[in-house]
Amino acid sequence: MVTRERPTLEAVARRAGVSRATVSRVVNGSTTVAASIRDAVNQAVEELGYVPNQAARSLVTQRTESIALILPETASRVFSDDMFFPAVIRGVSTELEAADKQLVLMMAGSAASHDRVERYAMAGHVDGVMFASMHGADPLPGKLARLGIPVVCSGRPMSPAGNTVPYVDVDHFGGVAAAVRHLVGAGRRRIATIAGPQDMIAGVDRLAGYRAVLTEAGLPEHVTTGDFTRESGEQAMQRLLTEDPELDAVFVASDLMAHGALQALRERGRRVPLDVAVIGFDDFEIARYSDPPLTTVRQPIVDMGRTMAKLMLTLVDDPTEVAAPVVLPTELVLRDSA
Amino acid sequence: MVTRERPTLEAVARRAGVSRATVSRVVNGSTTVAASIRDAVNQAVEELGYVPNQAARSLVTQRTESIALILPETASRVFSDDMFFPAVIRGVSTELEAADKQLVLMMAGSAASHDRVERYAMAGHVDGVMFASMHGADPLPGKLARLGIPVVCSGRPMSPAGNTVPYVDVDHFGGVAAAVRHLVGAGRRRIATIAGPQDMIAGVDRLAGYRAVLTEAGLPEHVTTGDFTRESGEQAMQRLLTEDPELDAVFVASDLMAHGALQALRERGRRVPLDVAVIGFDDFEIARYSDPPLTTVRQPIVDMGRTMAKLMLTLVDDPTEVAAPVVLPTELVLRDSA
DNA sequence: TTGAAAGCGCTAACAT
DNA sequence: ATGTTAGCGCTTTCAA
Repeated sequence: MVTRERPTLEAVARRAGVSRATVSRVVNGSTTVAASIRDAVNQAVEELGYVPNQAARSLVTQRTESIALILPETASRVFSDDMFFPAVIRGVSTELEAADKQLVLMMAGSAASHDRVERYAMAGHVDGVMFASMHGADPLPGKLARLGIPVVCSGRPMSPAGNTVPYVDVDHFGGVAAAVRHLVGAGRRRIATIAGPQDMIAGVDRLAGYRAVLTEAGLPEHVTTGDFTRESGEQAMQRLLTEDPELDAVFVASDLMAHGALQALRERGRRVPLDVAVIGFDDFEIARYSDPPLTTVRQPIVDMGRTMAKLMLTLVDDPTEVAAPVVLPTELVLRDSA
Repeated sequence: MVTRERPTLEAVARRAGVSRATVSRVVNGSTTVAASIRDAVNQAVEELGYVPNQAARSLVTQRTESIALILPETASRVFSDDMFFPAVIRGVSTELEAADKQLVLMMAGSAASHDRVERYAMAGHVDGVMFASMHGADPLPGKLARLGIPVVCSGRPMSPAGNTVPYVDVDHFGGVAAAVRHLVGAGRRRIATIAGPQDMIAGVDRLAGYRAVLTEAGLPEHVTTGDFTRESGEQAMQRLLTEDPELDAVFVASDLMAHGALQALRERGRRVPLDVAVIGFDDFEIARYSDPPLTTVRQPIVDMGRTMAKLMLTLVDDPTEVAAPVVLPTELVLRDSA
């Protein structure tokens, strides 16, 4: 298995009896080339199996035709049973595929990998950077943006300087409010919540929705927190039941946590929804397959990914473009659990 | 937000009062640089926020420090509820991360994207290419290998020329054989199977394991096929029950299909394992959470990914290396369903 | 319409 | 130990 030399523009030019410039024009689809010459060049390209060297091309065009999606999470987390990441990636990759851009997926769950990602982006490896699942007030988006690299976030950034970076998010607050109002409307009076991590905007906004409605209804709050995993949901539910054995409803900030909560309720002998009503958030497949099927808040994550990618593509085309934030609607989906 | 010019080696050199070569040496950690000069250079790098241009670097080194993982599947499939892909990716990315290589994840579910991936690899965008979840006799691995690009496959290639490309796989046959023997040993006599797609080596090998044991035991075969999705498992189980209402066991070639099968069995009023024993394959989390928990064959997919990545790293370091195939062991995990 | 030539930013001989 | 220099393969003026 010898590393056969890959043919260069030069080789194609010689074979076709033209200059490098002409070959370059043909390869890049310039219209100002005579048909006969174009055919000759194409034939030489074919015969030699020529493929342009991307490094050389990027060096002069300053374009790589690829775009990064950065997930500040470990690979184990991204590829766990949390269907959030798959959905975002699916949306993003659909849109980039259509634009013939290469998606470069980067996990940055550790400080070291966070650095690597930063250098990677700054080294000009990609034409733009998208972020999803951000924690805390990550300075990286702002930093890259200030360097002139197009940046889009999915999820409203928590950083104070967040307003400098365009973002796409879903209406967490509205969705949760609808869910909790549903519980109130059904006569539930001891409504607890398992909130998401408070270093993420999704966790914060969903908790805010819960609080707003309970305040409005004059009902007491009962808050505990998980980290969006099934296990954390199960444990959180156990805590809630211990603290208030009489609770009659719980809004859980993710379907996966809700699944864990259902498990805990079952173990404690509570019937759902008879004794305790449960509402989740996400509308992932697990919501339909759980027992009982889960009433939940549908959020259009795939769409969010697509929208984010589209935004990115316009920014890459014209970096002076000023992109406004986009917020996508959410919707309560009624099933058996509440 | 202006595209601020990024500083070059030249700029750093001027600022530090040295030559470009010296800066290059410092940046690349050469030891033959005087400490005082090294410090001066590092300071200039710091002040200017210099980051090497990867395109320029690759152009001369012929290295990109990134490695592709190609999944000949649509993004929807890769990011569905099939935990195979996440597991592979997790293993691969763990290993590449440790080696400070960038993983470039590419989905190639359509003919068009398959082409794009081919061009991408041939354009020298990556130092090596790994394949997983291959269908049929894909010529791409062989083609890239012949061009001198390091290639490793996860899953024994089905192509006749497959022996030219190193691969890592798990012992499908052995695992399935253990599973079906368990059924036979438990007194089951009408043992059906829901096989995987027959254009994939995992589908073929697992079916072979089933057939071998039934032949050995002198029992009749009853085969139907799915595509590894839950839905296909559910439908396949319905077919089996219609064709043989008396069947008392079924080996299902994936946990996800087994989950669908359990659903179908429930709908048809069969008790598991009392009426029908079920064994799956994968040992994904769903096997523990299904009702009843699923006896299944554990395959070390994360390890397979890691092993594949390690192999790739040695090949990238020394392309003349001849890598032998690796086959990892599988293991029957007993739970309630059989 | 085509070709000649000047780089893009970097590394790696080779000189000193 | 440091500098000089010659490209890596490509695109893109500028001339012809």
